Amino acid sequence: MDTLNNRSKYVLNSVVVYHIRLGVPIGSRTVTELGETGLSPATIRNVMADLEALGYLTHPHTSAGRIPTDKGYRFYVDQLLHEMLEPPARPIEWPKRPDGIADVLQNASRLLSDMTNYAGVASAPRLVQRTFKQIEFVGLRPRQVLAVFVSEEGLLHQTLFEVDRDVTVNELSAMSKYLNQRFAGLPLHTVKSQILQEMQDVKERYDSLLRQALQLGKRAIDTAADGELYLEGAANILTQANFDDFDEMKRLFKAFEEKYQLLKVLEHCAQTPGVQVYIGSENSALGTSICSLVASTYECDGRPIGSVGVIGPTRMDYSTVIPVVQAISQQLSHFFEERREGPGR
Amino acid sequence: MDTLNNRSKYVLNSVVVYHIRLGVPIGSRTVTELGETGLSPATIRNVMADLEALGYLTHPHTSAGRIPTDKGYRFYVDQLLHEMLEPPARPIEWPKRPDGIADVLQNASRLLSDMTNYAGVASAPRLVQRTFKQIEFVGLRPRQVLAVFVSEEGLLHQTLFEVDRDVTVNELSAMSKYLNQRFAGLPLHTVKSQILQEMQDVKERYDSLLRQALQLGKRAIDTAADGELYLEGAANILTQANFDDFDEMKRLFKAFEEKYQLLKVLEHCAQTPGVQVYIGSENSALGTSICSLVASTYECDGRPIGSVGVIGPTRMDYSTVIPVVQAISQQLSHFFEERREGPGR
DNA sequence: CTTTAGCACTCAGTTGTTATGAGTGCTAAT
DNA sequence: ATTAGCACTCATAACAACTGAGTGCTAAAG
Repeated sequence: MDTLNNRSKYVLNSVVVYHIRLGVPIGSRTVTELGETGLSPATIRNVMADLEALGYLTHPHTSAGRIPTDKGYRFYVDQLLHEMLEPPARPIEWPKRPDGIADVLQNASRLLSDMTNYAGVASAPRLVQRTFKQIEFVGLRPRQVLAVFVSEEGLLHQTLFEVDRDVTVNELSAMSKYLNQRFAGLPLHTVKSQILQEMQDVKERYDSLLRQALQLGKRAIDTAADGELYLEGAANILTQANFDDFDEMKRLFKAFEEKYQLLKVLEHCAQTPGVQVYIGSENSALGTSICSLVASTYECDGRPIGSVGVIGPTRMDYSTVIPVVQAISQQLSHFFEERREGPGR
Repeated sequence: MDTLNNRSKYVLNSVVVYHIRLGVPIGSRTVTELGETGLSPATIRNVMADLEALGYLTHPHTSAGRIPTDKGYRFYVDQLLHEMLEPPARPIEWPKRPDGIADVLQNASRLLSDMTNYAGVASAPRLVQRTFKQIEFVGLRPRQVLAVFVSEEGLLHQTLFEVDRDVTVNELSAMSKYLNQRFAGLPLHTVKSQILQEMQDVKERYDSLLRQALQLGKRAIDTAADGELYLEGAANILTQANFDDFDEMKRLFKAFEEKYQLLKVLEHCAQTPGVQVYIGSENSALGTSICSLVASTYECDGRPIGSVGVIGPTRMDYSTVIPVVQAISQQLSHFFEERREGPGR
């Protein structure tokens, strides 16, 4: 539906841009005064009326200016904006060499929030996306075993077990050796199903050590943290959004607490590569229609493993947010790529 | 300053209770109508005037009823409330047997939030409060070592190191054995200083293994997570608080994001055992004077190791919040006590 | 056929005025 | 010591009048 003539595009773009900048409905005179066409307000009015009939603009009330509809924002983002996007003005300054994955993602969402003045989110690499690299067992006390599981992406995960019988150091290292030889380099979901199958096979034979190895391996993988979400700068939304709509606001903050919802949205967006924009009512899962989400995946070894994004009012400044999200997600990808090829190889 | 006569106490109590319940300034008639004394409004007015002169009550404007000052709430909490506190009506239902320390504290703050409809907070055991129990080193790859550090309270902490030279499995276990024998049972800050001193001593002699052990031990302890904070139900505050004061609200949410501030407040309260109440302007660190904090420490082995609490509007329902905070903190104490004496001993 | 000037119309927002009533402080009577 | 009575204060609501930004439509101009 990009069947708008140039003048219509110009007017729509003006209304969106000015409304984002000024936060008020935009009248025909404002467009003529801030723009540089020689057109009169009356002409603009005619165009606006057309745009409204097509569903791109709307009216709060008769004697007010126009504001974009979600469809209007959508057209703006898809058709008008993409050509004028520039990389972020200032270079991105990561706080310091981060320690672990949690650090990185928290830094990322904090950066997104600080650079845009909206809320920043980041989702941890999904379990099923990871690749088995190594597992180690440590005996802490009699009958207490710590499993440390490392994925190809450089993610650590530990689990503490109670076991039924004493296990010697040698047994522990034999078990981890077996699992490592057997599964290294396989994607986790494959590992999972293979372990299950092998457990069936082993049941027949009597090999308690092998059985225990499989069991511990399974439990370590099962409890590996999945679906963590990092959210920073939620308070920014309070400052930014127009406050006429309390209920919407409350719903949004409730949604922020139910991080699971947010995760689902992010994961949904992870299915398409590149920067995705969800405008207002398009993302019902956010629990509100007054917000937009700009999200992008980050990758490791060519496959998307998680997402980052910015949540702000529908009226957010897409032209600066989109490049920021893009830049951060790229840098995250680099980080994970480096880590994968890192010193451990 | 509990030099109020019984009638004054009665009136002050009434104003506080009704204002908490109704959320509006309380006039003299309201007190006579909802109460059961045979007194007339005029009498109540006289008492109220006295209470205002003493600083316990105040006036939004001439023709409005009275609302309590912070001093009024303070008197209420300290002198009027404590005798009528009862344990929470419904028993506390913990979601499930939690996995780790993070789980427990998150559950705790979520419970606090759900049971009170305000915001719940919990701080993780402070590093200096912990006791060294055990440390183990795992070689993951050549030159890459994972240190797992366990404290007496049952807290795990892992750190990933790059080291300068290859270390064999035997060396690793020798190092951990040394550290364990040397430091088990000592409080962490002692361990820290002893390690530092010993590193000095070792410098003279040439014992590279010992030196490396000390170094790794030090780094593991240094990076052990300190000062984690769990905050749940912040959105509740949006629903509860009266919304006249946006700026205050924004400041509060900013404070919620700067978790470090909150931590400081919680830690300050950790110096006194039992339930503490910080009213309005008393806790400047919260960044706002419209909120109160009800907090309590939880203990392990008789020493306080962390705090939990509830943040709500100054006008919060102290009579139900205080018992809830108390109950949760006690149950946390039990949890850590159990864990300490747990299967590992 | 496109553009624009002109004009009547609409309606949110502001201002000003006027009740209304909840609540007070004070005084004098009980 | 208590309270009835009363004048007084002041936030809040309700109403009317005004203002002005912005619109849609029509008819003239390009």
